[in-house]
Amino acid sequence: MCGLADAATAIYVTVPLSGITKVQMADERAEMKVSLRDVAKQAGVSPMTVSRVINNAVSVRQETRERVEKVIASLGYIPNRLAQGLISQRTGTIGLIIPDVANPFFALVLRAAEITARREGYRLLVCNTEGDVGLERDYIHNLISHQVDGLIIAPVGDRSRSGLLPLIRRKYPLVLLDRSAEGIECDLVQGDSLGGAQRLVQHLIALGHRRIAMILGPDDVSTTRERYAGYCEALNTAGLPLDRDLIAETTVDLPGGYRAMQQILRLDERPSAIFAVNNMTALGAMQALREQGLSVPESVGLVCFDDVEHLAILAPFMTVVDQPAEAFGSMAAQMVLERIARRANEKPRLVRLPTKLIVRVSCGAGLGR
Amino acid sequence: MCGLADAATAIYVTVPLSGITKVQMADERAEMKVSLRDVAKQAGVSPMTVSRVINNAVSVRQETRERVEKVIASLGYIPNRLAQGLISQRTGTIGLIIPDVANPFFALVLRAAEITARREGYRLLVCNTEGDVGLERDYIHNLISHQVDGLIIAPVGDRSRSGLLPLIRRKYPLVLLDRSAEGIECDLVQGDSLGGAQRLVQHLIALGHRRIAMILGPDDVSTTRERYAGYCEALNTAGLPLDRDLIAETTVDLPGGYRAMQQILRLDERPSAIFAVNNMTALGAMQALREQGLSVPESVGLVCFDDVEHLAILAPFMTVVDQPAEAFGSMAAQMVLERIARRANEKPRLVRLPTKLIVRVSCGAGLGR
DNA sequence: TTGTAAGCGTTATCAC
DNA sequence: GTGATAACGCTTACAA
Repeated sequence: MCGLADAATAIYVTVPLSGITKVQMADERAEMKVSLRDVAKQAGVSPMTVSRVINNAVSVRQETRERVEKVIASLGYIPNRLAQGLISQRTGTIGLIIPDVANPFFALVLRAAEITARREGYRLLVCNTEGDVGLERDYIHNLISHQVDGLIIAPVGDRSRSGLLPLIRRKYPLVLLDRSAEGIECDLVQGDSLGGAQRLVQHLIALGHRRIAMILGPDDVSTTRERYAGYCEALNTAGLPLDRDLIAETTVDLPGGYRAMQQILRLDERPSAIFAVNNMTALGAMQALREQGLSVPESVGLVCFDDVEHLAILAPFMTVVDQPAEAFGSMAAQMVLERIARRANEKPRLVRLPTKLIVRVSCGAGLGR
Repeated sequence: MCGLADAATAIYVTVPLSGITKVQMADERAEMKVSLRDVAKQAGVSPMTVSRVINNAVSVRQETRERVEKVIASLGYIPNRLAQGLISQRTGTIGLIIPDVANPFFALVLRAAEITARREGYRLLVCNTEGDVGLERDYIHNLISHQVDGLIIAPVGDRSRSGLLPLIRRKYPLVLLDRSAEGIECDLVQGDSLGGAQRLVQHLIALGHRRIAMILGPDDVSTTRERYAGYCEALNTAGLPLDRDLIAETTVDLPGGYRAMQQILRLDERPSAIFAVNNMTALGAMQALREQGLSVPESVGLVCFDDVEHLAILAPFMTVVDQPAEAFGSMAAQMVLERIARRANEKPRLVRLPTKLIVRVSCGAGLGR
């Protein structure tokens, strides 16, 4: 079992399926790697002719082409993209670096980007940073060495800068997604964090909430800053004070939200509503509340940025500011493809996608507070 | 905006950021591609010495190594993996083909596989088939041409066979995940579909349900067959009749569940509970129920295979048979890495991971039916 | 410890 | 229409 067993204590049954016979093993040699040269030899033509056939070049006699194609099929020949890429200087691959695929927002981004890329004949090399700047830097290095034709990155934060700088210097086709990185000027697809946060908090205020807490991420992250600014602005406009006690800074993930909520619950004077900087922190917050036997929205209101996919269907519960995740993905893919197509020195573009306030019940709407 | 505009009607603002100056453009030439030869020339050594340095070979004098490393850093040299792969016959890349990244089950699989692969220095090329066998076949072809060192595939179904056959013939390191494909013998990581379904339906029966419908996928999919078998067995053991009217066959996705539910709702004699073959069909079913103004579990019970991540936290609602998605991913990655390490002719292995019945409220437990 | 030559699998270029 | 040759960026094998 060699290392399998300790990987997952969860193994249930391990059964060797029916074995491979000696007869089949004899075939082994026959299925060795076949290269373009092998095809050429078999077909009695030069390698160049085979190359022309697989690239659909016009100047090949129909008869020759058919003969070559027959050999290709019979040998099961598949061109080697490493060799092709080495000479053509393009791999048909785009790197996608995101903090967490299991976050529904990024899962949708990924899917949309993949679909868009595929339409243009590109594939996606996906990397998960888990919010780790060091890993992010490693991945960038890695993807460059793999000669990806372009890069879409949802950076961890401003500290991503040093890792991104080499890409800027090389004028690598690069699109930043969701978050910006201070000092990095390149194409950028963002949501309207400021406006979205503002409307969300305004909504809470309109419902009668006066003490509104915010769970936010590190100041290093642009979306956190913008959403915090929206929060402040909404309070300010309503003439409400900004109470530092009500601000809980944490990491932008589920455990972070959990911890932040615990901190908020320790306050002497608790808030009547909480605005979480994103969906994962809201889930963590929810978990902490549940453990304390507190219910939403009866005990406290809870709203956040980013919808939690699928949840809306099962239990339309959380009031959120939704972002068009799929548009983020397809837009970013499209922009990076355009950069690849004309590697020119065009000015960086900023695309800002709109948010949508979705009022459900978690904010206490309809409770007549 | 050249094609950007029609991509997403959702564009909000598009702003060119501050431009790139002529002075910076002068640098452009300086940042041209640097190769191992360039480093060698700069450092006054042969290409081989540079190669030895980047591969941490022992036989390099410390002084030489440092000199080379300094040049590497100053030139920002990054080795070209295409060239390395072409000669070493390995790319450090594993292909992962799944039907849908946005399905929480596969998102977790992906993340776990990625983490496991990274620990061993491998990267993941991720492909989404959207349940399309044709696309799946294309992707397999594609990944082979990219010279991936191994492949993890959650096949669409039995019809994936012809696409998988070439891999078997080449003895490509291959692990099938979640679903098997008829006639394909290779490593396989599966859940206990039969047992899980059986326990789930037994639970419904214990709660007093007598008319239990099932939403299932095409007969082509192994998990569907096994879960259906579990359903039949549970009914049989309890002495309940198997009513063909209560079986709705559909596609294994959200729209599929939606359609199947509509079909079930048209029955003269409706079931008191429904077993959906997976989480996505359950979500679709839920949507259809909601549109009809029917509530779960009051109007009808609804249970399914696969937990819906995050949902349990927000609203512990759906009774499910949960599968350890992360174990699926890390196990599959580990198995394919082992195949890569020793490309030997080992017999195919079957790993079956256990399921867990999680009773919540959607089944009508506690309603005193 | 370091260097030389050949070649991985493909294509650009220029002949024929 | 087709082929010979060099080259993409690197490493293996051998020599010095």
